[in-house]
Formats: sequence, structure tokens, C-alpha cells
Amino acid sequence: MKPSLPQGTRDFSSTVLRKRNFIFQTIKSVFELYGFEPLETPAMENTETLLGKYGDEGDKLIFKILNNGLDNPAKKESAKADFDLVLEGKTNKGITERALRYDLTIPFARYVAMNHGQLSLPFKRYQMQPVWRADRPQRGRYREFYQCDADVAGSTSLLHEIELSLIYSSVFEKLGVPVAININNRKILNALANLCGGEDRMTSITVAIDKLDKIGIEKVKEELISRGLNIEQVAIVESFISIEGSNEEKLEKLDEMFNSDEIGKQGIAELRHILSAVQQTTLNQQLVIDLSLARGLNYYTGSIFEVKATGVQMGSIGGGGRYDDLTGLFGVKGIAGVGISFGVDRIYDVMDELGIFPESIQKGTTVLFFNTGSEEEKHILKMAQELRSKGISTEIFHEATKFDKQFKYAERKNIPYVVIIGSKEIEAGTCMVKNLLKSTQVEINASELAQRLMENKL
RNA sequence: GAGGUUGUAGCUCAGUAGGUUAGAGCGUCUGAUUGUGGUUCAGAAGGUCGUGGGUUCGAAACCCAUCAUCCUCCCCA
Repeated sequence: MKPSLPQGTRDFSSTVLRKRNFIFQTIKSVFELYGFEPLETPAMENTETLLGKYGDEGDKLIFKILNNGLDNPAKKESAKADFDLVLEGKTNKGITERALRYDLTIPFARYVAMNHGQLSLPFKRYQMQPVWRADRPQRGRYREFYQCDADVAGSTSLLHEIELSLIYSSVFEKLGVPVAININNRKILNALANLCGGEDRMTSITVAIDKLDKIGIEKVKEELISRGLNIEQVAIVESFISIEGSNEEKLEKLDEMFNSDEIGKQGIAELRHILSAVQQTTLNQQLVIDLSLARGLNYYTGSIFEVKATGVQMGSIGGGGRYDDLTGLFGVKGIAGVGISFGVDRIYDVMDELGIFPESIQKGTTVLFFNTGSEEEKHILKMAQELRSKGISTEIFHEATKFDKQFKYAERKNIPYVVIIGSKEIEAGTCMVKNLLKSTQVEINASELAQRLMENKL
């Protein structure tokens, strides 16, 4: 059979992996600076843990795992009945009890709900693991990709929104990715829905206005009408998303628009608080109010965030928000949450396109010992171990072939130093060191090798 | 779930008004070179032309199906 990969998945070569790890390290270090602690959850969850949490579209995109033992003759009839249900679009336990995780937020909520007795709240955790979606792959979209999430459970303080904004800003600054960090508040959108015929319009409105920067105002209006809003209501939405100016100007206009809506006023106050606090800090990638930002996931209840790379055509590379009753889905009431997520694979694509990965992260082997024969090999093994014990990554060429080949190996792997030790050098207690970057060569005392490599004097 | 693109050597790609034995560059291997590469030169290996069917005297090329790919929409990171 021809070897191949499942659709939407990728292998990662060392070059790619070093770049990805650079992103992981950067995010992780910032998370830890803010006191978040690591957590890992299983790749699979019970199907019922995930179903119904991401909307109808989301449910379709969850990878379900087929149960084992369906061929058990004793259960043949019930398996057939269960399968008929699947054909009607009704996923059920008889066919799939487990599914691959779709994001990191729901597993986190599940974890908090299961362990809230032991956790001291607020609980701040970060998680960096792959998630899977049965989506059609395309640019910036994979079926297996990594998310890096930082969430806080058990606190309604806006301090977390402020700090999460700072985390976003700090990570992208360290990575050198130019971004726009957008913020909005679901309570304001809620107030907008109230003005337009009631809260049940919320989803229709948010789905439509979320597309504003993609399809333009006219198409958004068309969509709103097709979703059942009348002309006056569409006009209200239009005046809402047309609000422009600085953050402060936008807030003032919102004050006017929602001066009689308690929830709306609360949302505006939250936004104002977060923005004014962030202004006191060194956040240099400014947080910007984006009133068309809605975010699809319907569990958000307060602040919502989205990060987009500027200057590169790519979907959002991060998102998040507050969900005041997440663990409620698992029967534990009263635990609020707020969190953000980084889409590592898209960040990678953006950085690769911009060519902004630092050169220094591609360091692999430092020294290659040439192989000049089995007698010399024993001697070289000892020297290599000594270098390794000093933290210098060292390889010995695997066979005593012509130097031509050994040089090519070093070149291909970008190994800067080649050390040649033959019978002459062993006798003299020296070694020949060649710097391939500078094309220089010196013979030095074998005992000085490690020291001089570490001092970079070769 | 809907629409489109592409599929030829390990990689990047040529190649068709349908015609003998399918090409190039890069890479790989061998030699020129018994301990000093990257240049050069000579040579070699490597292809069920995605798969299956059809049209034809004849198909990599035309038609149909299928699989894969990348992209767009939906939705999202």
C-alpha cells in the first residue's frame, strides 16, 4: 500500500518542529509569568461531554470514535438499531461513547466541574494540546491543530480580562507578530438584540455582524433581513456597527444608544474598566473595541476577544472570552470562567509567511567527529562523551567512508564544527578542528577541545 | 455539507491538434580523488504518468467514475 496521511493532518520535520517549539515556549513562559499552571486532559472525552456544547455545526465537526465490539453477535440487533439512529443524524452511545476533543475549554470545564471540591479558586490553568475537527482543510485550517489556552475559573473579577489582554500583547510582542487585539462585550450585543425585537434575535444578529469585515455592510443587512429582522431593526444594527472613532468615542456613543438598558450599561462599564486599566500599563499593541466582533461559541456571556494578524491574510489567530456559567453544563453552578486561546498552527503560518522566526532556533548538532576507522572510533567515543557531558551536542559519523560524504552530512545538518582525529592525531594527542562556517582549520590539543568550543574560539 | 483547482522520478515541474523507447533541473549513487567536502567532468539508478473503466488501430493527453490535494463558501483557531 501507498503510505499516506489522513486528510488535514501533517508530519512535522525538525525544522518545522523547532519553529513550533519556539512558539510553544514563548506562550508557555508568559502563561507561567502570570501564575497559570499546566494541565493536560485526554485526547478523547466521552461523546456526551462534548455534544451540544458547540452548536449544531460544532456537533457535526466533532470526530466520533467508533465503539469496539460492535461485531459481538449477542448485540447485533441493538447495534443495528443504534446504527439506524446514526443514519438519521442522531449520534448515540451504542455506536460512539468517545470522541476526540474539539477544543480545550470544554475539557477544562469538565475538569473543574469534577474537581471543584479540591481546587482552590480562582483556578488558573494553561493547556497546550492538539484538538481535532472534522472540517474541510484549507488555508490556515487543519483537522488536527494545537491550541494553547489560559483560563481562570471561579472569579468574576475583571482583573483577569485585563491580565489576559496583557498576555496576548506580551506573547505577540515576543514573537514579533504584528496583531490587532479586538475586544467586545456580549452584554452590549445582548442589549442590541433587545432593541431589535428581543433576546432570541441575539444569535441571528451576532452571526450576521460577525461577517462585517468579510462581506461588507450591504451583505450583512441582506443577511439580517433574511434572518427575519425588519427595516427599522436592521437600521438599528447598522447604526450600531457603524459606530467609529477611538475607544473613548465609541464608548460615549454606546452610552447614548443603550442608556435605558441595564445589561447594556453593565457591558459598557466593563469595557470601560478594562480599557482604562490597560491604558495604565505598557500594553503597546493597543486593545481596540470592535463592535462587530461577536464570536460564534454561544457560551460566552461577557467580554470577548479576538486576535488577528495584521498584514497577513489569515483567520483569527486567537480568541476567547468570559463564560459566566460554564460548569453549569456539568451540574456545578456558580463557577465563572474567562479564558483566551492561541491558535499555534495559524501563528506558525503567519510567522513563516512573514519570515520572522529567529535564526538562532535552528541550532542542532554542534560537533561532528569524522570516522577514520574502527580503532580511532574507540578513542573518539570517549571524546564525544566528554563533550556531551559539557552540554555540547555531538555526533560521530556512522562509518569510515571518504571525507567527501562526511562533509556533506555535516553540511546538510548545518553542523558548524568538524573534528578529525586519525592515527597521527591520536599519537600526538591533538585533534584537527574545522569550522565549516568560516572555512578555517586548526590543530589543537585534544584536551582543550571542549573548553575552546564553549568559548567559541575556533 | 456545496463549489472549484491540481495529480507525470525522492523534490520542483516540462510534455498533448492523441503516435515508436515519457523529459529537465535539483537530490541520490559510482568514478576522476587511498586524510580535507561545497566547484567541475564522466556515468548510473530511479516512473503501474493517482486509481478503475470507456472512446480509439493507438491514451500521460479525450470522456466517465473514484481517491487524494490545495483553495473558496459554511463555520472556525
